[in-house]
Amino acid sequence: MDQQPYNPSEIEARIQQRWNQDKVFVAREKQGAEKFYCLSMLPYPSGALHMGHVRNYTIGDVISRYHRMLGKNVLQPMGWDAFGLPAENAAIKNNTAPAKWTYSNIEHMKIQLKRLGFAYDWTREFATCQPDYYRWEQLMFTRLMKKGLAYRKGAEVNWDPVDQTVLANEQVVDGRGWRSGAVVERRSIPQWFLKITDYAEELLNGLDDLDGWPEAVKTMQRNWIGRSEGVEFELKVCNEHGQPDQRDLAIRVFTTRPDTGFGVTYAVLAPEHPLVGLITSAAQQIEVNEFVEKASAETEADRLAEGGEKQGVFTGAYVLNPFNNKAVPLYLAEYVLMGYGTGAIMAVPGEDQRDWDFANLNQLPIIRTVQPPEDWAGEAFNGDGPSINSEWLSGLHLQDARKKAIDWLEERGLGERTVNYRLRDWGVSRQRYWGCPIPVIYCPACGAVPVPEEQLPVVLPEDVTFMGVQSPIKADPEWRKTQCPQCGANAERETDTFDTFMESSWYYARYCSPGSNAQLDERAGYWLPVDQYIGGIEHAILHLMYFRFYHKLMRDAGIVHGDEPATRLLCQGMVVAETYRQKQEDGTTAWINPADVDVERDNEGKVLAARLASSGIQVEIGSVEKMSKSRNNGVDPNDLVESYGADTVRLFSVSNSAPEKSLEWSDSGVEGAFRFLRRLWSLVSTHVAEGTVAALQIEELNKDQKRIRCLVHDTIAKVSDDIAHRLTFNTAIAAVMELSNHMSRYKSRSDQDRAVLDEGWNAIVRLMAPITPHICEELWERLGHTESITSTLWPEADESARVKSTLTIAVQVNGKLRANIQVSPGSTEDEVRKIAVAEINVQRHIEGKMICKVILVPDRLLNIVVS
RNA sequence: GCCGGAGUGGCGAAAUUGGUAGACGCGCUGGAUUCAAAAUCCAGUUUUGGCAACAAAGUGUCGGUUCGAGUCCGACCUCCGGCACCA
Repeated sequence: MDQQPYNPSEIEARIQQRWNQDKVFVAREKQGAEKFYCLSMLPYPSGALHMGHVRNYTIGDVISRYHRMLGKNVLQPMGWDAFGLPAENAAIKNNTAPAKWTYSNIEHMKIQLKRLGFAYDWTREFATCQPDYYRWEQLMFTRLMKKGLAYRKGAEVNWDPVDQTVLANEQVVDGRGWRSGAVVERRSIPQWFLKITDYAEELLNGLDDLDGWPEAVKTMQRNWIGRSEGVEFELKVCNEHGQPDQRDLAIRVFTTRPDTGFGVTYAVLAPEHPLVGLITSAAQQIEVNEFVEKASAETEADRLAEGGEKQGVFTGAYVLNPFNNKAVPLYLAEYVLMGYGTGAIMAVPGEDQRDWDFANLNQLPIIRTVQPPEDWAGEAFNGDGPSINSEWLSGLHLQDARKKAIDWLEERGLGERTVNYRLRDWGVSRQRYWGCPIPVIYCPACGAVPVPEEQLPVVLPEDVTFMGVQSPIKADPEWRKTQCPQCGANAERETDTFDTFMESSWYYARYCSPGSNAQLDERAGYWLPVDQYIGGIEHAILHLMYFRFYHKLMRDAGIVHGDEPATRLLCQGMVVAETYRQKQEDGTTAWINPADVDVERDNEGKVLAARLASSGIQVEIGSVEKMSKSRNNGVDPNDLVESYGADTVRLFSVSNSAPEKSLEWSDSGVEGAFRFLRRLWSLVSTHVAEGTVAALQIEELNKDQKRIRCLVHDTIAKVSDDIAHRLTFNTAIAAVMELSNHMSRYKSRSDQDRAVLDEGWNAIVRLMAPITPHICEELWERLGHTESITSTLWPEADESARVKSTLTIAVQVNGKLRANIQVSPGSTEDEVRKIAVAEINVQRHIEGKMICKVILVPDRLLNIVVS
């Protein structure tokens, strides 16, 4: 049979051009049609597409194209998260302007995206570094200033004393600046904050209704917000005999466990606490200063980690425990953070493990105030039990004791009930150039004044040269010069820029109002909320929290409706790959790209060794890690599209594991995907070449024909469920492969055989169309359809074809499989039992024993329990 | 350290609500085809014992609940993601 071979590059170029010409994926607001807004997280234009992008965008495209085939009005946009640190680093390294570098990366990556055939509406594309985009976020910010939701306060940064610049956490390696190598200092400078804490309660409660979000993400967000109910009260500073401090000093503490108040044996201040200087005794001064200095050099994560060792120092001061009026020593410790609660705690080592560890390290007394269970082998006990050693609280259980303790403090005016959150306000100032300028003017007379709306946007100059590492707008004395909008006096612009999370917090809405001369217009009302959002699990907390917060800010500004930006969320796993390394003569490790390595196996398929393809020299096999430059284990999607075509790359990206799990790269896996497409191509072509197909006569089908037709419709049902509800494209593809294997083995070719097979191939081509759209478009046409597969409807399973006359069910004796038997669907326990005990192998295991129980799982399994 | 997740054949994995563990793919072995190779097609492939029928074991470790546990509960081990200035 003379057939054209599968030639993806020819097919894909031709089909993509046709989609493009026909403007197939340009979305319009159509009243009446059910809308579906499918959004993948926008990429940072780092230079080239990597496999993580390909995986993310393939998943989004499969979902988009599937919903399109359900007849919905689908929007799938794409854009660029264009501000950020790497552009500045590239600028410093290569002496190019960040804007130029960014735009050229965008141009390159856009070509790569287009070659993968994603169904994007490119007419809505934008880059977040365009003044047309960021002007709206400046406007929003000035309005938040007026509402009191944006405010300025001192906050710490990493200061590189050599480069005279602020470093991102990522740029601090082992406490040193990554470029200068200088020991990094912590410095407090004034910065802008958004009051996300005002929305803490709503952000928390809103999670309960986000049924379409993964539980893991919701749990992480709940814990991040960290709501706790408790009481805030004062500990009066005193000397060791309990005599009050003459200055009447007191520290405020927050606790969720006031019921343990009689167990307080010391108290702790955060090293940055403002009262440290006032409270420290002369004798402890030197030690305390040293400790504060050391603590301030460390980041928070370091302080909390540090091998679990609870570092601290005595201040020389004491505080009065209001519960029993006893003086307890006051310490500084790294495990107490200024940013959480009041920056000070009462310590109850008997009921808190961190306090327990600290007490032991510093030889402080421990008093249990909750009776642990008898077999208690732990150290601190934070569970429920009767209070002990607690005067008027003794005998009460946790809830009652807590309430009584709070009432007691409130009645005496010593403290009050408080709800505390771990969540902190969002610091949006960055001391960097390549970001959205913060629209504020500082006037010597009027203070911080928002830039008036008619003067927006404050445009970031793009044609700049980097002198060293300094931000060009900070280095330029002219750029900042301006007049105060209120009094007209000479004033200066803010030279800090926004955190880039600011841009990625509202881009989803802007896609819905392209070209609008307002931030958003009524078209956003049509498309929002996002019906399916897709992105990496690494964004579970920060981005996705800011994204929800910003939506609520826009809602309160009256420009969007609804409380949440996205109803369904899918977090895909990472793309990982084998690593290979080689020790160099100078002792360093060279990482070898998997593409340059041949793997040697024994005749059972076990890996024996890996060798360089070029020289045959053996290399060490490393662990499987996230694809990265540093491990040189990345693969270039471009090369793959070149050799196999976009459909193969797309197929592999979703076929080898469930989307939320990590995807391990394998060359032979890609080969396998390609092989399947080639087989599909040849099977469908052969079927078409066999000539015209007779009409299907469902009533006339023989047993074998019915069996195939049943498989076809089972597969349609399975694939529909997998794509629509479970988002498990891997199992959907496996089901299609299974069906195609069965169909290819079906050899007889009567009129009705061919009619059944024709129905099958028509189903398979549509089921695969969201995943491998180019080959399916081509095969669809060859199957005789004139309409594009992009406007064809998804196949529906014919339930009558799925009815089976007999089922295979398992027979167990004492939970162990002993036979498989054929029964008719819906058989009763007696009917199944009769067939089961007739089986020789079943008889062997029940012979001479008493049947004490029989359990039937209808149409699945029968378990006979004997003794 | 805290929060979240994962651990299943030689490998990537599947098992949807507690009901036949290993679908599908890769690799490997044998065969067909070929002058030969590639490609393709067919068969086999968890481990152990057995010619086989079949039996026993088996889902990171230890223990528990249940007629029945990869799935639920308790303790632990290892790996991965996040921890507020990478995005």
